[in-house]
Amino acid sequence: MARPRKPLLSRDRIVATAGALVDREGLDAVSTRRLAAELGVSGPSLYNHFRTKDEILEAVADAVSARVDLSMFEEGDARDWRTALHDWAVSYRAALREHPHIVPVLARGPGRRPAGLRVADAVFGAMVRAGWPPAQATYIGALMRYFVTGSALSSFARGFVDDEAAYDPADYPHLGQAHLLAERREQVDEGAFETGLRALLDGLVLQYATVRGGRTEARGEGSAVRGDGSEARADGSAGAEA
Amino acid sequence: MARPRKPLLSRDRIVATAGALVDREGLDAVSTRRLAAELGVSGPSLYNHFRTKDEILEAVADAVSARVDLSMFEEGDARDWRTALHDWAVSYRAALREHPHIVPVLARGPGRRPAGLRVADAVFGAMVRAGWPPAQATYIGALMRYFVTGSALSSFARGFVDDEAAYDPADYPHLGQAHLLAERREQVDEGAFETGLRALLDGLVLQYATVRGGRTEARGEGSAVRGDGSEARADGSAGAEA
DNA sequence: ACCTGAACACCGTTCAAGT
DNA sequence: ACCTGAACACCGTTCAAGT
Repeated sequence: MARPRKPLLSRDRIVATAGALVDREGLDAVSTRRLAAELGVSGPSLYNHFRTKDEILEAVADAVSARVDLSMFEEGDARDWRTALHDWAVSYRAALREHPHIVPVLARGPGRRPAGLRVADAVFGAMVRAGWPPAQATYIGALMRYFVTGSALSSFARGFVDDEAAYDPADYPHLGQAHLLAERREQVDEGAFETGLRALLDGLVLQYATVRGGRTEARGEGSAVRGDGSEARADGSAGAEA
Repeated sequence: MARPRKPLLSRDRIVATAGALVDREGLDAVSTRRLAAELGVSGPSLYNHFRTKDEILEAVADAVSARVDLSMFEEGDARDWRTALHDWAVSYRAALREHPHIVPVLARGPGRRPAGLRVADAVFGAMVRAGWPPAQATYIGALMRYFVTGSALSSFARGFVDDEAAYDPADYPHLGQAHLLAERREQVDEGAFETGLRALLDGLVLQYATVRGGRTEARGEGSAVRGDGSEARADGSAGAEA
């Protein structure tokens, strides 16, 4: 066989198939041999397109980040920063919940994923435009990510799908009971997410008032504040990811 | 050799050695063969004490949970619920940061770890005692965990230690520069955690006022509220972990 | 350039055999 | 009861060989 006249593989096809496999059977189901078999090639073929298996998973994770709605952060959008942040968090979480098995990859990785960086940049830019000092804008991007990925991760961990194998049928003889448990869990996750998001945003509104109120008093230190902000910006762009 | 007169292994010794190995070289360094070698036995010996490798890692994770300070939730403690929640979150995060490599295990696992359950129960109990309705108390335990584990996970992901191998010396010829980057990242993590925690607690104080204010009006629905609460309690105890 | 089979150095786990 | 070596069915990745 050797080399076909038309390439059998492409990065996109590999990522799409890997993503489907992750969604269907979880992270552990993705081995290079298994993935290759599903693509109709032999294992080592993948290494013509990606340097490592991890790079493939990173690409799958980035594809999820790319599906997060960012329209609320665009210049023309009329939503105030609180509403924008809220809507984004909801969209962000929804994207993660649609692909729960890849969340661990998304939550860990250093910020080399282009879509992840795009998310961080959008949040940062919108917050600065809304009047937040750059350092605080960086913090907001990070802390929102903590909360959303944290909730998506816990959610996944406690979801029924993943626990199915762990539930000994001897302890849970009724399938219905397990399903009920799962629904209850989702209720808790939903309630906790909504409660936490509201609290977070309410709290930020309070801090915003303080920061803006103090701005006129601290006029004399404007350049120092700006210097701080630039540093924070460089960091937020280079290090933050979503 | 076969069986020695005195057992070579014990669960405690396995967990301690595994924990040290995780801290030293990360999660991937823990293979049953490697761990066994470090304990002076052969790989399969471990299976006399644990059913799977994952059980060992869960035990390592639980040992970290056991180090989280819970004294602020004790009946006699004078701290108000907001302060208790704050102090707990700080202690919780500190424990995770001391063992960053195990955080992914801690963040994912279903709530079968005794120390994790103890944490969830302590938070829940204290919040109910402080006057929160049981359903809200469950949410608070969950959302705080989202935030703390999320921050510990991101922190770890962006930490210098783990990235060291990824930093090509060709791109970062000065070791000092990489160190600077790491320090900057920790600054962001620290600021984001503090900002987010404050916002979260401020927001919860607002909600507490609403909930308490509304309580007198909704007196007639007291039993319904209690019914809701019991359900949430059952769920919070069975499903929540930390 | 892109795919292959063979090979290397690993895995987690099972199991019969030993004492 | 608790440890062993051998074995099974896998891994991720490298590499020379093919076209």
